[in-house]
Amino acid sequence: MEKGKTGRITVRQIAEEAGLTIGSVSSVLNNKHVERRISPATVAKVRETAARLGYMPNINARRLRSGRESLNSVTLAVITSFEAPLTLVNHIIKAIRRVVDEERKNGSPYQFTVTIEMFAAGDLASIPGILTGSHFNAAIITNTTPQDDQFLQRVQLPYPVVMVNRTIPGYALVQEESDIGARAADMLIDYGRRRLAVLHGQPVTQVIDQRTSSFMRQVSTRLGTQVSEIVADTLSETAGVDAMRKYLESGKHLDGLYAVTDGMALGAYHSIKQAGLRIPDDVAVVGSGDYGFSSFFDPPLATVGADSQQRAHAAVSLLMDLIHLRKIPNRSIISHGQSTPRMSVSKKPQN
Amino acid sequence: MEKGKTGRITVRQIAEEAGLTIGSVSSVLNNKHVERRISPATVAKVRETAARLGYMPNINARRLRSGRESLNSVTLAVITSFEAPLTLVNHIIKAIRRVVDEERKNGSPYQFTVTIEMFAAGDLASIPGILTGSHFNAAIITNTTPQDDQFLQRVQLPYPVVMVNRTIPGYALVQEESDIGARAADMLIDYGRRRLAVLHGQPVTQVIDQRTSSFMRQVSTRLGTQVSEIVADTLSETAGVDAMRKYLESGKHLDGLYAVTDGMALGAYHSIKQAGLRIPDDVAVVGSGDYGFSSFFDPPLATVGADSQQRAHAAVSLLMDLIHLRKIPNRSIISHGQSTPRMSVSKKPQN
DNA sequence: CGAATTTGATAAAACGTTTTTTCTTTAAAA
DNA sequence: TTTTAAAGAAAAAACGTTTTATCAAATTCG
Repeated sequence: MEKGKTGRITVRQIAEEAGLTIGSVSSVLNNKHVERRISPATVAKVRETAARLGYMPNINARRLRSGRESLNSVTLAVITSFEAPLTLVNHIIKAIRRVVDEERKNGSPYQFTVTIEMFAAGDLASIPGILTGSHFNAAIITNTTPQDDQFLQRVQLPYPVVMVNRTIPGYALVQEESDIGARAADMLIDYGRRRLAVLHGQPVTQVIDQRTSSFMRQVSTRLGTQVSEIVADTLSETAGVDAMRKYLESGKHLDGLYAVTDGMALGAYHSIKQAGLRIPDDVAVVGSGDYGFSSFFDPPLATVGADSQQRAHAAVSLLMDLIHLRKIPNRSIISHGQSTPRMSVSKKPQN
Repeated sequence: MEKGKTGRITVRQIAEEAGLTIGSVSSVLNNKHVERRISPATVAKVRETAARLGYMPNINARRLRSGRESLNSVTLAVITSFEAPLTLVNHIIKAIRRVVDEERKNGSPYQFTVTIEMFAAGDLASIPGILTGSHFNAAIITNTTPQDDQFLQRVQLPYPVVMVNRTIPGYALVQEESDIGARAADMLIDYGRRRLAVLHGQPVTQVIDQRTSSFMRQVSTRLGTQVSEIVADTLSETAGVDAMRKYLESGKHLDGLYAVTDGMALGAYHSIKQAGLRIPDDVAVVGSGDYGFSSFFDPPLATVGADSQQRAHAAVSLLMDLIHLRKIPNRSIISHGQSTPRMSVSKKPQN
């Protein structure tokens, strides 16, 4: 008995082994033997053979032939790097769920399944099926490095794709405004802060870079001073703690901090308090609205820009439009958001 | 132009419309036009036609034709519910990365890819390929509801599976100790707390249930008193805030709180402070160690049990053992952890 | 007993792709 | 000018099923 190239037993092999035809075997295996008038002896023989050989159906072939599920089943992939925090992905997933529920309520015949594909930063190309779409029908891509962006630009992915937070020619995108960093600077400066620092880290994605440099430019423009750049190993809370502690221990002063992610802001909080400094009296802190719960920090964190939740929802909606080939008003969405001055920022007390 | 019975555009229709053959169209659509020597004019025409007609490939046909993924590529699935927080999943992914790096360093010929499959709580059975393994080769399953557990027990999945935090006969598992809740109770009681409450929420997974009831039993045993049960809508930070606020506003008192997840603890912090109460002086709080950054809370959160990071690592290692058919000493790992009494718990001040 | 019907199985078509082989045309080399 | 090679596209096979049409033998019926 010979195995196919897949290594799996097929109906054909069962048929040969049992001395029958493929059709009969299939009928039995699908419990259609009554209406197809298969004799009890044959039924038994097929079942025995299938069990003995360890038959497991090829679901792809099955669905292809029946045309049933392949029609209305759409697999959505969220593609992100291992290194990045999962906060944005988390929001995207929640948004998918909301949008899909809505679709279903509106009578969409599609059934959606979600998978998250992860890659090592810079190695996006290694994701199985990324070039062909053999594993999913549509994708939301985020947290890429410049190297990945180059790859994406070189090829054109043959399925609907929405980029989040990165501009790549030829792809639909959802992006935050380019002046988020500047608005953080404005907030801090307007509250009388003068010695400013920015806290960021690896990997430097497009959006991290943009926030940082926009902040620095604005400070330079309005105050004419240099910003202290505090660079952490990663974008995690722990990295934020370490980088901030090192900075403060080195004796450098600051009265205003912009943390490019809320996770880093939380880390910075810890080190600032640990050093005996008060937030916001001694150091005002501004984050970027990517945690849903930054308003529960102590004190609640001021943020700039649209929250990720909103951006995630926009991305998923856009992807759905692409999948359904609806009239698409704009393949590029820039999500506008309010600045949210919470307790972590205040007028600098006079002393 | 005629549509097939599926209603979807096929390569054949694109070919007819563009006056080409199926093969050429396919080559272009798969970005193989260079090696297959398709002229730029043809490439352009195919792309234009495909875009205009709204082509979306049939994944099943693709996978059928291309055959199973190459033999040395192993796809690991992390299976979790939409409703659950992604903290544990986050840790599992990081652990996979660490373990896979190690495997590669030790000369493993396998190439691993990771996908996360998500399902609506109670609807685990709807995940594509869960019964056949047609989408992945091995899985770590977590955050299931009792209904899902029933399904898992009824069928036996035909690929290596590790359950995290739930016992299901026939499957390998990694679990926390069953007395985590009791240890939280001990910690609070030992610090002189007497009016205790537990904060939990939907969905009630095995582990949430176990923590809650173990806590309540221990309090009942040692103090002979009833525990107040504070039930939130979900397990999120926001739900924790709301449930806690409602509880405090109703005028009920407490001096010790066990929050079954760190996210809920963070939410509870907010409402407790908001109500003018101090942590730990007025209310001591204990969490469960599933956030990596709970030590950065203000005050740092005391936790009981092993941290999820450790448990995630154990799960991934066990899965690798199953995949490689290594000698497996124990298919059931119970991860032991320390109680970590941080600043959020203290002796109750006498007044 | 011959015709009609039932029974049980075979043969073949189709699902939508990808890939290999074959063929024609055009350009380059001798 | 003839031969050879390259380029580009067409044709066809295959992936593993399900389902429909077809066929032969066995049974029933008038």
